[in-house]
Amino acid sequence: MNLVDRIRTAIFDGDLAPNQRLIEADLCAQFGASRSHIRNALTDLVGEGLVERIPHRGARVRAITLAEAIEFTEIRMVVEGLCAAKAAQAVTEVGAAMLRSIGERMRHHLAAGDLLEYSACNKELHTLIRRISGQSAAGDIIERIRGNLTRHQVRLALRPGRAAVSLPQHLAIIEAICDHDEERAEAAMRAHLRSVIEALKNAPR
Amino acid sequence: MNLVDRIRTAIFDGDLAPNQRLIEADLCAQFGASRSHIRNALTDLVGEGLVERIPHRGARVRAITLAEAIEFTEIRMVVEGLCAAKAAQAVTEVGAAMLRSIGERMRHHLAAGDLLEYSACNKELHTLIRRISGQSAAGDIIERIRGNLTRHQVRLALRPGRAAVSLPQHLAIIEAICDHDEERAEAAMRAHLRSVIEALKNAPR
DNA sequence: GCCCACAAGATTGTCAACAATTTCGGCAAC
DNA sequence: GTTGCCGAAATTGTTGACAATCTTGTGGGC
Repeated sequence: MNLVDRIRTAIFDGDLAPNQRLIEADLCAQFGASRSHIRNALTDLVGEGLVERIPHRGARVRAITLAEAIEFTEIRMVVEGLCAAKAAQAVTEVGAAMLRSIGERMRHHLAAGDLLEYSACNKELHTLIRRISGQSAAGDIIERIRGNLTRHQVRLALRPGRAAVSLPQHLAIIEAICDHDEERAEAAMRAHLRSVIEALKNAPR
Repeated sequence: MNLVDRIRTAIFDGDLAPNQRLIEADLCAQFGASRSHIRNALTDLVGEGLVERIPHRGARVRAITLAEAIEFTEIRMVVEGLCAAKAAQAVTEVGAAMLRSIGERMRHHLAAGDLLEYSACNKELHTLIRRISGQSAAGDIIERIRGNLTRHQVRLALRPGRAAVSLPQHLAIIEAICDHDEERAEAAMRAHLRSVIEALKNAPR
């Protein structure tokens, strides 16, 4: 695992808290790396939007506000909507089978009450749709955005009742794509993410 | 003007051609900067997607294929569509006046045959809409994407007849936003960028 | 007691030398 | 003539020391 990933993980896990100052010398000790490597890793993370840097004043973990999380999810909404539409156009029988299989697993995990597995399938589904769509540029953008959202979204996915709401939405997306119905696929994806946005707005803090 | 901007400009202007190797020592001489500065600037440009880097093999100007340009424009289509919708919701009288003013100038420049000015207004219009929308995250993403498109789009904007096609589209967008009609604004923006995509597809390489 | 100047310490930014890696040309073997 | 290997040159990657900048604490003046 390279240094950038390790620091990113530390941020996600809360080992490096939001707004915490990231002093290069400390990170050297913490991650056992030389200062130049830490430095390069930090500039990478600045590019990803996970870290904020002020010249001569050092870096800190960027705190994402709820408003920003909503903005990012709005962008996800339209971009993933585009991917869903293109996926509906491009999907093959093999792809359709994989989508349906994920749908089945989601249904199963929800019934079993295994929210972590359900959440993993959720991520898998979105990734697969992007892959089927062939929109590789979108993948990069979404991945970049996702980094900024992880903290908010993990909390969301595990909220009681949330999975029960999202399952039918996911199944609708899958069905529309398998039917090669671009418009319905885009609409279903947007409806799904609009519901995520609503849930975010109603989130406790 | 800082180093990153200067190198970026050199790429846009063709002083650094696509696929051209970027040898750090050469850039030092060309831009009168130390190697570490060149190095940092290059990693920034890698983050923007303008430069490609392979470990131990150096950096080169990334060549954007037509297919990629289309993908990026598709993303612009949906993201700027979102911004247009949000702008229609948020626009004030002041904003509406500014939009209409840009529309007037576009009409005027087209009539005068001044395509460069028209193109500048075009950029101004899209930027203003994003600003009115308040979707700051979208701004960052579009700016990042725009870098990858400039070469294709400049060629496009100056194509004879192109401005005549895009003017009514721009005016329709402005009108919908000033009417506070979210749906129509989004649809108009998407139609406009879909037409850009079509033009790209038909572009002579 | 409060505020400002100033110095010491902490931290980031820059540089030049060195190490590691790849590329390229020539030479021998087949 | 072609292929493969070796070494030199070119290029990138890394390091540690030093410079520049910001922060913090201290003391004097009011």
